Amino acid sequence: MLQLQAIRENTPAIAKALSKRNIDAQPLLDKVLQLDEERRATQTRLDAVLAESNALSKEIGMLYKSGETEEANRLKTQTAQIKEDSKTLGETLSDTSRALEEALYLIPNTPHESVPKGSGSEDNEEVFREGEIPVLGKDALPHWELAKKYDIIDFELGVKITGAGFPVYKGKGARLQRALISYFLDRNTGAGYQELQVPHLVNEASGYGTGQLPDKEGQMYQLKEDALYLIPTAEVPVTNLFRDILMEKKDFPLRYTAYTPCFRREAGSYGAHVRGLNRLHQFDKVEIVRVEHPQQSYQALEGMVEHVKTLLRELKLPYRILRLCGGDMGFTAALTYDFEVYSTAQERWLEISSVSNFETYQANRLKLRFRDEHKKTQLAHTLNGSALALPRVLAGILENYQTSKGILIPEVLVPYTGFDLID
RNA sequence: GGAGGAAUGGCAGAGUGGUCGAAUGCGGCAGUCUUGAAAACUGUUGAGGGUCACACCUCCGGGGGUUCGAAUCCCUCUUCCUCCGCCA
Repeated sequence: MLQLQAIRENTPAIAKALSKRNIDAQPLLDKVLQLDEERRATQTRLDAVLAESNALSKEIGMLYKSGETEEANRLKTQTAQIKEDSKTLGETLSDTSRALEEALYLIPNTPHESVPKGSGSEDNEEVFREGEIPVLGKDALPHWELAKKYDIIDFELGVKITGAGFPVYKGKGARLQRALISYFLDRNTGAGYQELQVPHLVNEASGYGTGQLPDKEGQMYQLKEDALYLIPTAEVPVTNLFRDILMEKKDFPLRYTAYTPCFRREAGSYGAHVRGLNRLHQFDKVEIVRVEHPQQSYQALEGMVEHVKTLLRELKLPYRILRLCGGDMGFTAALTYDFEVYSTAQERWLEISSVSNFETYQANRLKLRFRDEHKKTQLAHTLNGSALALPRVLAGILENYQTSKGILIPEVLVPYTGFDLID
């Protein structure tokens, strides 16, 4: 969440930045400011009452020690009113604090200055494009047809055992998937990201830490008997490793990578756009996460973008990079670059990575701080990106690498698959 | 699943009702010594709220209670450890 102090000191600047998201944040900011004032006023009054109570208790203690029991007992009679006052003020304080926190949760992150204003995907800005789009024959098939033709992904089988959006990968399809995971992890660790294996279920506190809760509760699968959620991305468990941490400046940077399955309810959309691998309820993803000093975070973001570029370059997939506009950017991000692979048979771009800087937005919820050179505690910056999300990369490979003989395997993956053709 | 024990500052670890926000050690920071570094020695060092700055307030796993007063007593939840049982 945004820092209260920043809202207090720079209200107009924050409202202006938020307007890029195509929302009018002024009413929310006003509410926060009002609750903040109320909270502090109550706190001041409560503090005064507590100070009086503490002084009185101390005095009673000393009187008992010196044997002046009578006087002590007399003072005790004065405490009743104080207790009552502190109780009611304490209740008001916790109510106000909770309301303030809830109001803060409703305000999204302020977009970085480079983020274009806009309401949806049509306002995103293409900043980079690379790779050749292959020319396919007239008989070129979309990936779901190819999957069926070569019997490597079975969507109906997934429907049978679970439901729509839970495909079963078979034979060379399964092997190719595993190859991609290994390849991505190897490339990421080679670039300095430490490999982690993390839980696929997280508790409520973790959901709040990275911002999935409270606003996106409906997008996560939730367990019935335990207060746990299936992770929608490795970002949640990995970033929450650093919840309630006070770092030293020398600990920067922290760089991690993790492969996990991701679970998303994604209710709503139907039709060709969600066909095949385009949108799933369960999919595999290799994620990279960084925790950075505020002064380094944008440099780190560029580094992550460059790294993801090399992956796509090596896979020889045509892709482009978009700088998301305010309206299309996630709730918690300050700046996001989306990577899209061109799916030749479908003739459309598919998002395969999203690389974001959250600045202090997550860190504030996480209480992820570090001690700066003046020994003051400051919030760190968190970043993450997909490197990469598997299903659409797979879709891109299947469609772009299809030939009359079968589907070729990108050269860099052959050592991982052990075969160079799916036929 | 049964029986016990424990949770304290960045870390380790004392503290069983009244100047305890908390000894001590490590770590961090500053200094002395040194050409420099290490070692040694000296000093300093929890977080949050609040204030121009003080004052003041909160925090000893979470929540609740007893008391004029709780790190310390009671209840409850969570987590960890030891022993027994079961099991991949």
